[in-house]
Amino acid sequence: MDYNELINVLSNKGLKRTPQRVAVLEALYEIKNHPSAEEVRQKLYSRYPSIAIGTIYNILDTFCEQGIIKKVKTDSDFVRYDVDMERHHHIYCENCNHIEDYHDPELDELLKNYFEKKCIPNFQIQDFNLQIIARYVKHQNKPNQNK
Amino acid sequence: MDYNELINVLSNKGLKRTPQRVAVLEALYEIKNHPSAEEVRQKLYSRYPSIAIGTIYNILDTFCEQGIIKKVKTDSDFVRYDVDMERHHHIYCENCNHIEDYHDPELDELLKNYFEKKCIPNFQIQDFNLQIIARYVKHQNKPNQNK
DNA sequence: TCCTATTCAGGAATTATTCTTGTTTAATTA
DNA sequence: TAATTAAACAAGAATAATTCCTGAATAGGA
Repeated sequence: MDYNELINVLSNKGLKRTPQRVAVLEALYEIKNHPSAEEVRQKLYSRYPSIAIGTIYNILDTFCEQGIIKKVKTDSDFVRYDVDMERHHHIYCENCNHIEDYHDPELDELLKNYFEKKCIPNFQIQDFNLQIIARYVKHQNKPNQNK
Repeated sequence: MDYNELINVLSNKGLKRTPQRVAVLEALYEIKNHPSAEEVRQKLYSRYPSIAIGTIYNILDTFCEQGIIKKVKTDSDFVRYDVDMERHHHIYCENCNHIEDYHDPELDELLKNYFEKKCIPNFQIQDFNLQIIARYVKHQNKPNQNK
């Protein structure tokens, strides 16, 4: 994603184009794996060593409010963020703290249809999102079923 | 859940029957709504004003390790716990921070079958759980569709 | 270019959680 | 029942993520 695209994201949401915001946004698009605020700061460090961690939190909050990014729910004691705003689900790796995106329109359709039939009393469903807890398994070069 | 049942839960897991553990466990069963450590402390306060918050954290950790309770993933900056160990899902209320349990064996079956057919490369699925983001809607006495 | 609301930097404050240390206690065994 | 000991607890200090505060800088509009 180049500079023009980045500043378009900001201006589309009516946000001032500050160097800090552009840098944070760029870092978010570069880091694929659901970074924390601290990981964003580290990614930024070479380009932008002076940015304050409080500023990063402010910017991430602003981005969340404007629907540019989302918080990812985890068990851990810090917040992680996701730039992928398409509907998708997450695979939580049991062994490590990796969170992998899982896009599956067929599943989305299945769930949508299911909940259209089956209403939940007192609740209007806005969205859903499946957490898949899984174990990462390294495959051989030839795709077969063993560990 | 009476005292004997509570101490059975502990002894089944090989945990010492301390007054603190019994009290925390009782509080967890009384509080239905996915409490934080602090909420457990408040619930306990009348019966057990001297219990240390660190002790509550220790006990909750131990209970998690032993599979008596589970952590609940949220966006917020503190951990919540769940005593319901049956497979179930969570409805996250958009308006407030309420989390409602959602049991639905039919859905579980649907998901199980879906992922049996559709494998995810490099991952062995251990478990899944659906987060339903919803808006709470107060119904009239007669159940109809309006807000 | 000037003006002003917004944003930022730096650091202090807050809050949830963990750690440490000395004391107490539950459960086991004599 | 009493003695023993590993486990658990209380109290408070320490840590770490996040928020708040204040004065300075700046983006974008006039």
